[in-house]
Amino acid sequence: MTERISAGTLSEAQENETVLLKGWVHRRRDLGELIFIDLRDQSGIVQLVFNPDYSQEALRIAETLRSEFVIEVRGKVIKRDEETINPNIATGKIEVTVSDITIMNKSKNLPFLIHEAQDVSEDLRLKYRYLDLRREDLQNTFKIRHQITQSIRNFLNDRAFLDMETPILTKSTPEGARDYLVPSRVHPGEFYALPQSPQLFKQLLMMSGFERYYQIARCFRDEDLRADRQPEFTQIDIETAFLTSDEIMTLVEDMMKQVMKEVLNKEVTTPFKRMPYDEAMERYGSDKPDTRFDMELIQVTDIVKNSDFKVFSGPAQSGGKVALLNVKGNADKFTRRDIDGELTEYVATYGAKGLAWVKVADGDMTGPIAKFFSDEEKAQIFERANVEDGDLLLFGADKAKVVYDSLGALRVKLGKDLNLIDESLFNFLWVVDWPLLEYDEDSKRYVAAHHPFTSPIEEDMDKLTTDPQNVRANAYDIVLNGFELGGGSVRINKKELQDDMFNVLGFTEESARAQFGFLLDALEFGAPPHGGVALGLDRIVMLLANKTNIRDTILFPKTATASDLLTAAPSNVSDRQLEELSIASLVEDEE
RNA sequence: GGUCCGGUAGUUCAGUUGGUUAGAAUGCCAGCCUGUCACGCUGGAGGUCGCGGGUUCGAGUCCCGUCCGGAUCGCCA
Repeated sequence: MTERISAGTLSEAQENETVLLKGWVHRRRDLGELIFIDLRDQSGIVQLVFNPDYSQEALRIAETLRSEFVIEVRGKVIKRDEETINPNIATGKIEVTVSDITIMNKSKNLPFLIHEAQDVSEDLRLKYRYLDLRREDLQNTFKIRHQITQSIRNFLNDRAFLDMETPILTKSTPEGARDYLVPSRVHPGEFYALPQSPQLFKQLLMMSGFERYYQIARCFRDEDLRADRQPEFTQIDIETAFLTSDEIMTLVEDMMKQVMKEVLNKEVTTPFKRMPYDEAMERYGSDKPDTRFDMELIQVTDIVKNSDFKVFSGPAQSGGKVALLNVKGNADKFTRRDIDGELTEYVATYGAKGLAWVKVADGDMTGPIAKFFSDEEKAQIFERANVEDGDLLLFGADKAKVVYDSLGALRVKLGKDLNLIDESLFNFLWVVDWPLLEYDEDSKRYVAAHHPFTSPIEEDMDKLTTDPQNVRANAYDIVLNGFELGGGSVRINKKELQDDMFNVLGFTEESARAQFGFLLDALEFGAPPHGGVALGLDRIVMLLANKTNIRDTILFPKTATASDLLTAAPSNVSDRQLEELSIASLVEDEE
């Protein structure tokens, strides 16, 4: 009895051997008294030949084969003649002449073709996800995903990290993202929450004496979806005791360097560039800059402070910002209609009230607002923005947030539209020196920019209670090609500091105790200095597999409205189930 | 919660100013075909134009509502 062989592994080495293959009918080419079948299994594809000279009986069965039938064949590996070699497939130098065939299962006609290069609509793909996953593209993506996780596991295992599991049914906390809640049957009216991240548990593990923890952890956030955001996602979660932020960043750099080498055979240079948050905002208008192309924001607030153009001098004099993008050499590519239409509408989504612009020709500005600039202002702008004839200058003038959000997004859009981005690059970057706190206008209080367990940097420590706005966090985000891959921080490990932090965030002592009492207690029993990082695995896969969408990196993803089209979740449950959970009825929607 | 794009044959799409019997490619079915590899050739079947309502002599096309998919702003400590 011959052992089954994987189709994709066959080569000239097996010439004249009789082999047993099992797999799916990928394609059929029926020439009458000669039939070719592409047999597919997880390893790849090989061509089967059904020839009456070899087996009349097998040929008759082959006539009945259709796409995606599951078959078992026995045949001889034959080296192909020179003129019949197929260079497009790995096994193209050989084929298998079939002597025996068994149909193990039939298939109905499929809702879409497995071998079709054409895109199929998202809802159909998700409804029949198990068929979608048979396609080569997704097969490859999930092989890459596996390689990435294996490389990371190997890296961390080699450095004495322990792979540890933390609870999925945990405590709900009102800070941060909305929780997915799970009703408790045993405690009527009470709820568990699914973890937004294992944050507190991994910190507790440091206090438990496990100095190096990692977990490839599923996390849940009940927030709206995006192309790069799913409600259920996977994070590479790492925590260490006694390491400084520099040591943690170095660890992550070495890890990503290994992943890039092992998965894509790409060399990346370490250490990665480190950029303060303020610099990222000023130069790129983003806390996750795509540094694969230039066209940085040029700050001109000081130059236009006393301009006759109120649209500029207004914000410049009242704490706002004025900045510009120099779209070099592309003035001709944009008509007035393009700028006042498409581009202006684009920045409007970020709150910009307009998009001022000038074109540059004959060493001077042209366009509707050119007349507002004095000669001196022109000269200063030209020098600072390195302006030449043929350039298009796009201005933003507003509150700093609006200017940065709109021009930062516009920069990325133009980078894509004008093909300024070298797609072969993988630009890793650390964004550091984050503000610890942000003032939230809605709730009129400070909220943690990262999370409330993040430590301030040493030199800002004394400002926490006196000048919280200007305290920098000992935190770092890792960015790849304009995507936030993850972030981390050194955590607070002193009870007194954590108390101060909760206090600044507006927690009463009682509410801090009620929600985080277990952490505050643990901090008092010899909690070591500790810190860590969490990286979004799905996004890493997306970027390394060259996908534009995180759904393509998750086996069974949800739609934009958080539905699973395959299983039709979420769904109603029976009254009996609700009764057991002491849930009386659904809340009526008033509006 | 908002904005924008889309929904027409199994699939991917076209469908002009509202006007005859809604088309193409591909897939599917049948026949022919011994070197194909996106096989080829001939023929055939295949439509609740997402759903509901409205305007009109007449709606795939216009209007209102609604459902579904996608992008995005808010949101995502």
